[in-house]
Order: sequence, then structure tokens, then C-alpha cells
Amino acid sequence: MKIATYNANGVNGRLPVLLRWLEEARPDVLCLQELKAPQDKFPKTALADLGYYAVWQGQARWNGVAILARGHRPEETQRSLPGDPEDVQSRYIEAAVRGILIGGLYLPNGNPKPGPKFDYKLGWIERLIDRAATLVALDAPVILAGDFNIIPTDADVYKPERWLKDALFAPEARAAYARLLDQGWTDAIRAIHGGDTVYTFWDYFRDAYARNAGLRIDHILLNPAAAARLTGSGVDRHVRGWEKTSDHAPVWITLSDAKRRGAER
DNA sequence: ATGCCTAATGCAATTAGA
Repeated sequence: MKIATYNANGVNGRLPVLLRWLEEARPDVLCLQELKAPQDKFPKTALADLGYYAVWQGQARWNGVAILARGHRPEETQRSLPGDPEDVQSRYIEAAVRGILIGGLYLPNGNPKPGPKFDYKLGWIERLIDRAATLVALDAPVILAGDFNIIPTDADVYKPERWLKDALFAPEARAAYARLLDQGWTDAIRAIHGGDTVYTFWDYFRDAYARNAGLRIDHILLNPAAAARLTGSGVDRHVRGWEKTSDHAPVWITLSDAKRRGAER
């Protein structure tokens, strides 16, 4: 089973790229971020033509998240991140697909720092940590996937010294992310690729992709039940080289099939 | 410190992204 995440940066403007990649990669589940489309402008029909059902939380102009599943209807469990009824930004959606619970998230960028946007980011992470505490402890496999807008370590950015003042690399954000992982989440890229240089985002500016001046900010985290089934992970970085592409590349994992009930000793 | 580029909105220029 293949589960992926992709910050599309405009799901309608990106539709040719998205459909091309879906046909090529054929993930069973895809978390999308930055739809940049209101609820009624989600390209449901074009995705259904490729066999994907979807749940989504749109928003005009910015944000927006979706979970797609090939040949299965995602069973939605949340369409916003609990903990703040005043939060109107569409950044979290959660659904069960084939026995796996999937949280798709678009964590706030937080720039400029300091300021209200950075405060919102930190508050959002705390709410995510609260939700994740419940999810990590479930017996069922759980995946948290999306654009976290957090560079976890020096190894995840081409020039760490240039990002010291940025909200993506802020000590407070990284410390909070480390606390999230300490709940018992496995970072799928690090689990498979060790300390290798792996990026998921390259700025549109200054030929960043050609120079491989990238960041690793899109992550897939697995609770223990999911981590026990992890067989592979990767970034489809070539997609970043396509025409009219997103500044992010798709990230994916593969999971072995669930053990049959009773097969465990 | 800012622009470099890109998308959405909506038709010019602004807002936001990271």
C-alpha cells in the first residue's frame, strides 16, 4: 500500500501535473495541501476519472487540504484540527482508508517571525501535539502526512546558517516538532534513508531546484502500528522539474499488507 | 533588507507563500 503527500500549490492550476503524477505513481492514498480553491471548486470529477474518491476542506485563495483514495471512499473523522473553534483556516483533515487512519495537515508557515503568524504557528503545533497524543496510542496504524513547514535539523536544509531567523527553522518550532516525534512517531524518510540528504521543496527563486538548494519540510510520520509495516519511502523529486510544477515534490511511503487477524502469535 | 518566482483573484495590483 502506497501513501503519499503533496503540496500542490493550487489544485486547479496544478491539475495537469497532479493527474500526470497520479497516473505515474498510482498511490493508494494521497494527502493534498494548498488546494487554493473553495469547497465547490475542487476537481472532484477529474480525480474520479482516475479512480480516486476524496474528502476535502477547501478555502478561497489559500490553504485547503484533501485526502484521496483510489477505489475506496475515505471515511472522514475530522475536517479541522480540534482545539480552537475560532480557527477558520483549512489546514487539517483526517480520514480512515482500508483500516489506516490518516491525518493530512498543512501546518502554518509562521513568517514573519516574530509576530502573530508565528504565534499562530506555535499554537497550531500545540493543538497538533494534543491530537497526535490520541492518535499515536491507537492500536490501529496511523499516518500523519503533509506540509509541516518545519525543517527538523541542519541536515534538512541546504544552508542552515541562512535559515536561522526563519519560522521554518525556528528553535521553538523545531523543539515542538521534536516533542511531537517523542510521542512515538517514526519519520518515514529518516527511517529508510538514514542521514542522506533528502529535500521535498525547492524555491521558485534563483534556480533553487537546479542548484539543489532545497528544504525537507514535507513529512510522513507513523505511529508504532504503522511503523511496523513500513517497507519504503521516497521523494518523487523529478516532478519538481516538470513544466508548471509545484515548488514541492510528492513524498511517499509503502506499507506491507496487514497481518491477517489471528496470524500474530 | 529586498528581490528573485508563482498562484489566486479578477483584470491591476495585492496577498501569500517559504
